[in-house]
Amino acid sequence: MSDDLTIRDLRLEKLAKLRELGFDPFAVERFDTPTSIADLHKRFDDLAPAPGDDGHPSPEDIATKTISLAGRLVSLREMGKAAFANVSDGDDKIQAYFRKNDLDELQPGAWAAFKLLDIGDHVGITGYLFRTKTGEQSIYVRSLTPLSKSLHTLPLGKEKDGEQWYGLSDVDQRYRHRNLDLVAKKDARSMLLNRSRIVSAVRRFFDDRGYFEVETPMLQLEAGGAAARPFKTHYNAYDMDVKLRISLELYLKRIICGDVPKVYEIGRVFRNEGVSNRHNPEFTLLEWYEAYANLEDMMSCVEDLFKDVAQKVFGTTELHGLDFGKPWHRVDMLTAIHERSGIAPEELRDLESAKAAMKRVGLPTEKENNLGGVIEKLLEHFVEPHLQEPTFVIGYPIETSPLAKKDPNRPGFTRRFEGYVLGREVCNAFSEINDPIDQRERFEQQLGERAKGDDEAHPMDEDFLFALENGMPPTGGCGIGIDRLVMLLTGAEHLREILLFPMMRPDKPQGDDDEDED
RNA sequence: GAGUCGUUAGCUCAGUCGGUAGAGCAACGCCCUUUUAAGGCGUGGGUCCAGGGUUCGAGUCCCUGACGACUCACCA
Repeated sequence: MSDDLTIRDLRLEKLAKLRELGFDPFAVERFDTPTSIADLHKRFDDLAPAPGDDGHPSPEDIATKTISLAGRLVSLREMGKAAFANVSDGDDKIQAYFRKNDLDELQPGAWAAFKLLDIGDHVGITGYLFRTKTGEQSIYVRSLTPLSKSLHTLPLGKEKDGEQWYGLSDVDQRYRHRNLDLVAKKDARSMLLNRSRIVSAVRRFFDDRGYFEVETPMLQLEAGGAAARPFKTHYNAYDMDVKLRISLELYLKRIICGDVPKVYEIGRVFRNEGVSNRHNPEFTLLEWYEAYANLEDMMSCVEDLFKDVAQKVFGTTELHGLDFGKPWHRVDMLTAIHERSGIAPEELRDLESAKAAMKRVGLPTEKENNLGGVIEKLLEHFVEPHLQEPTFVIGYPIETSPLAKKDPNRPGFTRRFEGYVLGREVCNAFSEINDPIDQRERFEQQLGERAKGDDEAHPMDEDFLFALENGMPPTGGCGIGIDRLVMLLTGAEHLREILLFPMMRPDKPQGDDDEDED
């Protein structure tokens, strides 16, 4: 930021003066912080020396009850020859009391150094705990160690009665300078920490159940396993174009083919699509596969997962008016569509009559060119908004499910379900195709769609087919978008709230060596 | 990709009818040895997003562009 050059220059001068005084903050490598600030507050009475008659503890007591802490200066109240500051370690903060006489006596130069500090600087402090006359738990500083100098004004705002005057309201700036957001905004911090806890709980869930966590290639010749446009890039060593993965599916199933019966992966996938409050071009996908397991096993696994994660992270299974401790509702897809739209299953047997029904209920039909697409559109429009409580919708059309086993009892449909909560999809699962001939036919069918102009249709993958041809056990698989799971559990309204660094355009135009296409 | 709205001091925002820009906080100086959105007195700080146009004169009106927010469309 070239605009606050003056502030930056002033702070650089202060830094130089600190160095002259022998308090170079950037020369320090470590500072012992045996107890967190939260812990200091909790154990205040144990750690604080007893005040004597003059209100100050005895030298002996001080000697045995000196503590240290480090953190960022987040507020400063100077009063001539004494000052109060709040020091934050990110989680919690404590008030520090600086007094000229004491500092000058105990640590020559320290008071002058203190006067050169600004809000935003990191400091290490040693001293003893005491209460001010207003009763606030504080530390009486006996030694000061500057640990960093901030060259800019932090948008810390101020605080009163627990309420925050936050200086960064421009959401754009919050995401572009997430470090400032994390420093200054408690909600941002806790939302992002909760994400970390959720991911950790998910991992423990699968680890405890005997799944192996694996990592599969992100650079792939053909990006398969989902319907999406991939990012393309180039691998110089082999002079070969490669794509970034759009899903984890096909490599995880290769591992099942290798007789590792329970695997999962939590990893980033990339889809070359737009940004919205629920979309980011890179996002984190969880997929797990279990050999010899069927759809019912997958459903109870999803139920257990949500229940377990909610309990571990939030201490309750009841969130946002929902109870993840209870089994999820289960509905058949066509039945649900019939109930909500009046369109009977018989009308959805061929594209012609399905489109007629769609038209009858007032939906546009121009873009529809396969029966499965129509059926999913009807589900989305009529049923999804009503699926507030956790619900599994079972039985997806074959055209939109090129990797799911056919339902032997229902031609045109597959053994696949999706889970919905609060009207939004939260998981997608099916009995995986393990018949290599069936899988090849499905890929060929997809190639047909691709020829018709659907550039998100699944590509052929001979290598995957070869793995299937060597034998894959019957397998259940399921995928969950971690970001959306976190949104659901934390109640975040926007994906960017729970993504540390969401995709953004550069705030200044880049060099023009690239013309925009399209 | 389409529509609507926005962009003014480090931060949050005012700026009327077109007449060369204001507040609070932050910063800087002085005072203040238990304050806590500390207080008191004083000072400095602006490419009004960018580029064009209308006008004697544009933060203000018009056009184009950049970036953002919201809504819609596609997807998880």
